[in-house]
Amino acid sequence: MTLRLYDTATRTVRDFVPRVPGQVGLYLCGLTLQGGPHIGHLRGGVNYDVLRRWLTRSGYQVRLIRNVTDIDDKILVKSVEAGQPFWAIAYANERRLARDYATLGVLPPTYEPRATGHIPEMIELIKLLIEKGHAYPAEDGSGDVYFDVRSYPAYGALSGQRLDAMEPADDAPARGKRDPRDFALWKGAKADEPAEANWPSPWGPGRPGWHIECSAMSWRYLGEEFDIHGGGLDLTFPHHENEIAQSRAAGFEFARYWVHVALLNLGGTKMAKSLGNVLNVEALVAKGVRPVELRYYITAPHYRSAIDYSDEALQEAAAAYRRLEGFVRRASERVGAGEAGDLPAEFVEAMNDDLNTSRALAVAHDTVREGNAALSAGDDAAVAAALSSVRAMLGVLGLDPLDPQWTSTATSGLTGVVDSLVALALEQRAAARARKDWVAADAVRDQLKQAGIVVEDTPTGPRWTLSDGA
RNA sequence: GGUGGAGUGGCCGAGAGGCGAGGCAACGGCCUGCAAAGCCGUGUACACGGGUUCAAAUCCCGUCUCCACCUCCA
Repeated sequence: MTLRLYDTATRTVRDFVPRVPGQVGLYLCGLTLQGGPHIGHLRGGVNYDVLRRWLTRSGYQVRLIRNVTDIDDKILVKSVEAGQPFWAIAYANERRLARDYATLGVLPPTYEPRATGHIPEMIELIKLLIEKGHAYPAEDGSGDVYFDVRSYPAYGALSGQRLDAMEPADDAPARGKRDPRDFALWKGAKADEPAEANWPSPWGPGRPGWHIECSAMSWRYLGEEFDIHGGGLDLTFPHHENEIAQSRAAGFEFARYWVHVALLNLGGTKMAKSLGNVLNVEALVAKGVRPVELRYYITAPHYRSAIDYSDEALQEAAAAYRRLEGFVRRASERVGAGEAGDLPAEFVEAMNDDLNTSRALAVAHDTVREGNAALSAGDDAAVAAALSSVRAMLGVLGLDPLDPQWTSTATSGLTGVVDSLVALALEQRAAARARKDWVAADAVRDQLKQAGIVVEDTPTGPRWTLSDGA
């Protein structure tokens, strides 16, 4: 069975057939660097990371291009406010984004191009569009260049919009546009904008419009035709619609599949800076949320289902993750970490079914139950088998508890020290238990607990962990 | 007004004509000196009203509520 993906362009689940056998080219619209990322932004990155890992595990050679938009109106506004060059603002946000991706275990893309690094490609593309009669310099001498929406009959196909049914864009006075729906490929320099935000072009100094960068960069790094183009659901229109118009009108085949990730809501509405309902990774981590648990929370629902964030739901997800983690730790203490092994057929089937991570995780939980039973029964061979299977499944989702990504380096140096100290205390407790002095035995356990160390008795003797699964 | 989507047990969350996904919580049992962890068991939920069908949470019609996009947006 092969991977099937929901394709927004056809509104159906389709068999994934790569353009070149064994290889996949992925383009993901990243962020506009007007601010630091919130967990809604990061959701898309995590979901695509799962897609990317799954494609890799399925044997494909994956090329993932994830851009950042480092110039746009809002960044320029911030730049003026802060009295700093726009690129300094954008870069600071780019670094925050990279840090948060890393915190959540999102693997780096093959390349992360910036819009401003691809002005020549954009100019070349715009020239091509003008030559082909799909774009024109503004008739008011502003230096803007617009895409001629009416010259491209398929405009609106991706998002199901009909030009005549669209709300009239109250895009101020239509500054030299032939149609109010025409959108900017190039924006002529304005007097009140910082000088460093302008580049020379055949149409005068200016800067790129938003959409052209993705057409230019996907062209550059993935070619005229590539496999999968993704982004948040809210990018479908106008951004992706405009990208298709530009690239197809230029004569490119462009993306073969369109994958859109549903949004993350807070308080019933989309998380957005403009609404003030944002939550970022830093704040959650400061509240004691472990990044791997946040990743589990984001990964567990299907990528096309909206997530309505709540602290309670996050805590439940964390508890579910600890169940998986608890087995992996106990089992590896017993039989050794081993290697990630084969994936159960049901897991593979779930992942191939449009990345059904919920069902995939259910398989992991089922396997953990079997593993726990094997642990009680002392069946080490079965424990080892369950462990390697669970680690393989969690690895695909970026959630393997034994992955160095999630093992805390800050405390690992102390683990040995703590272990010998705890061992000392546990000796006393063992002695007390041997003479059935339950009060003394429990006192030891209680004191350790207050110190943040949880003691559990197992068939093979007591084991200790730091509380909160840390 | 146009386009797309959603409403599932106390909670989260899959599924999409017929065998009760999975997790959290709760309750009972087993194990344990007691715990913890774990295992076993317990819940007939699918917004509402009609209809089709031997059979509907799943299909059809209608109604209500909610979200996203149509403007910058992951």
